[in-house]
Amino acid sequence: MRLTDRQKLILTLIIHEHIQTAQPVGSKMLVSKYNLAMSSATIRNEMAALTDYNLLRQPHTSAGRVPTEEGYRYFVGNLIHKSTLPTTTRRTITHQFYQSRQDIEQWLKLAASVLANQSQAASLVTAPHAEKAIFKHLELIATRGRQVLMVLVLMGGEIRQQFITLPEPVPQERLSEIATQFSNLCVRSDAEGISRLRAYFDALGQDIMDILLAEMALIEESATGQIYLDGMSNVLSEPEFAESDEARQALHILEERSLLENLLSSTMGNTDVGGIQVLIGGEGTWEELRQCSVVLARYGDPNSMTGSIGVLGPIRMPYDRTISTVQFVANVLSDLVSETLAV
Amino acid sequence: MRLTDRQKLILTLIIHEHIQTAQPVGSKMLVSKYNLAMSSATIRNEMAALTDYNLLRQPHTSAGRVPTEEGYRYFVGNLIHKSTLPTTTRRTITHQFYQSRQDIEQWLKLAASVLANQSQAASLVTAPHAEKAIFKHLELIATRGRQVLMVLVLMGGEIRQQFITLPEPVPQERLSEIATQFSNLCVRSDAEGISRLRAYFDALGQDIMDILLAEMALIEESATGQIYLDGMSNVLSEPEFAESDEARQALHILEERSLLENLLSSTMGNTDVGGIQVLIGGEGTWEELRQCSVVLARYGDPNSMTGSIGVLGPIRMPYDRTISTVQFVANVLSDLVSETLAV
DNA sequence: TTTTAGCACTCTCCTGTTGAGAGTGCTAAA
DNA sequence: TTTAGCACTCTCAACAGGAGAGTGCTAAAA
Repeated sequence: MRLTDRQKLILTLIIHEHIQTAQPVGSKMLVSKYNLAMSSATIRNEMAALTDYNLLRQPHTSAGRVPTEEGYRYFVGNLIHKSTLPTTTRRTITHQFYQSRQDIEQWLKLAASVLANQSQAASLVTAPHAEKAIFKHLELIATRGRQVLMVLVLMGGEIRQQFITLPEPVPQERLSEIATQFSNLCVRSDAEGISRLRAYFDALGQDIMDILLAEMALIEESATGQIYLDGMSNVLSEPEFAESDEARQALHILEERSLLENLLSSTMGNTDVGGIQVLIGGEGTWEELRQCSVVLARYGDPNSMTGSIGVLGPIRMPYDRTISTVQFVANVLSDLVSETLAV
Repeated sequence: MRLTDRQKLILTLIIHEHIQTAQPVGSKMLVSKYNLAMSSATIRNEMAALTDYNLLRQPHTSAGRVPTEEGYRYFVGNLIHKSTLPTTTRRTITHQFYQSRQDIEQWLKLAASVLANQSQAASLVTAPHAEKAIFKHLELIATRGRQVLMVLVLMGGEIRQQFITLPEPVPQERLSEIATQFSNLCVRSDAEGISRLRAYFDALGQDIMDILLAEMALIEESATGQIYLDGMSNVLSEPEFAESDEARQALHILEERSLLENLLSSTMGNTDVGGIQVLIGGEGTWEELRQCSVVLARYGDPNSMTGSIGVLGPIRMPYDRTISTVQFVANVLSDLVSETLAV
């Protein structure tokens, strides 16, 4: 499928127009609105060709044309011109980040909020986490009786907490001691060290050690933590989601964490930091996303920790702007993360 | 305003019927559906009276009656009979909680999920937190250069983390030492101890101490942390939210954290643990909630930590069932929290 | 005094019709 | 290859009519 320049122009204009109006766009209208140097009949012929290529589609016989998913895909793949965000916008965003408290959680929330506002769609942001969890610090804090709060600090400042129940009550001093031993060990985390430490402990200490190791193994393989969402109500304002059924589907995706994680992990696997993935209409795989497009990017430091950010909106989405926004926010986050968290 | 028994019955039936059908309910229909021992004309007379009392309302001249907010309020206040959840349901819920990992976060997520599923509406759950933050443990973990991760463990296992920047790099050993000193001090937290500790430190130590104290003060006054939401897409399935505008408003409330916190704090102030608050149609105060009702409860241990849970749904909500569900889940959470977290 | 049957009236909602408008495809001429 | 012209198609909004559901009122029955 090889398009002439004129066909490319017409496809671009139709997509442009449709994104703005959410209406099928007709030949006459296109000529008059854009002052094209050709007649509506010519446009019609080209439209017919583009329809044959499955890039456009008619809702019904006598309506204008609407881009197909294929059409959007061609547009995003071949016709989009990388636009950069206006300087003022960029400055505003950067400013917000550097003004917020120095706290990953704040940054992530802010990123979600900025994305949602800028794109007027739903946004999602996952916390950065390392490919492989590297433990840095362990704390054990007695709460009551045999209940102990285990706090694990991972490389990069990620924190995991978990209540564990010991076989018998243990005083805080003893817990602290065990935790310190463990922390030192973890940094090196060699098998030999573990057996040496085991020999050093008494029976109770060994029991605790086993519990800790089991919990840590569990934590190690656990996937992304929190996913920050924002702007979900934005999608409801789009006309294609006026039917509450469609809207519910879209929202459901965002609520069902397992689905989201699934989506993220299977998409982000082959994306590098700095790269952008655009899923249009679920790409045949994600039934629930048939009405939606997702623009995803990866941020962080590929050598230590990475996370994902993305925008979910209607297929009829201003891709150029959304892509540059997502890219920009990803860069800002990358900078912040690698500045602060690298060790 | 004093209702006769018959009026109470009719009001109850109308509310009951309207909750099921979402339609205005008429006199004839009521008689035939419930086999009432009176004629539709009698019902009509009573309906007219209830309409005078502003408990019912006609969408238009020749439609059936619909309960007003006032009507729902009267119903919830006077007519509702405390129903208990079916034993099987209760057992299922309890089972889920005791089967999940012993982790507050898991519990809260689960609570939100259970509430959303049981009530088929949106649910919200706040983490339990103490009236006054009591610090229990401080950890300082060097990340890079002057960046340090401060981890505060509050009474009850609440964890707050915050990056701070020190005037100069400090080795981990030194940080640990300071943290330990501070932890010991915090448990007692007397002013005299602070000045004694200050005298003990060198200039750098004093600087760090000031930063820590400032951050801790900030943390102390910060309100509720995370709010767990679930079931937001449920509200979209209600017919009153078919108009995406209404739906957006409702969702917006849930997204705008500050609004939610506002709502919770001003409502829960005068609610005891075990008590239930029902907000119907925003009660005149919350413009955005005009279409919604909220059932709120407080859980936890009034002497140490409390949190809130609630369900947000359409005004046309099965109050009896929702109330008993919220109450039950609040009790379960209270038990879990006080079992595990009290010190 | 309370309840009920009967009736006229009102309002919504569904259905069918009609005309305007927008857009198309095709054909023949430029 | 492009364009003007034309017949045709389809949607959409407006309107009218009729069925249905529900009401309020009145007068008779309990």
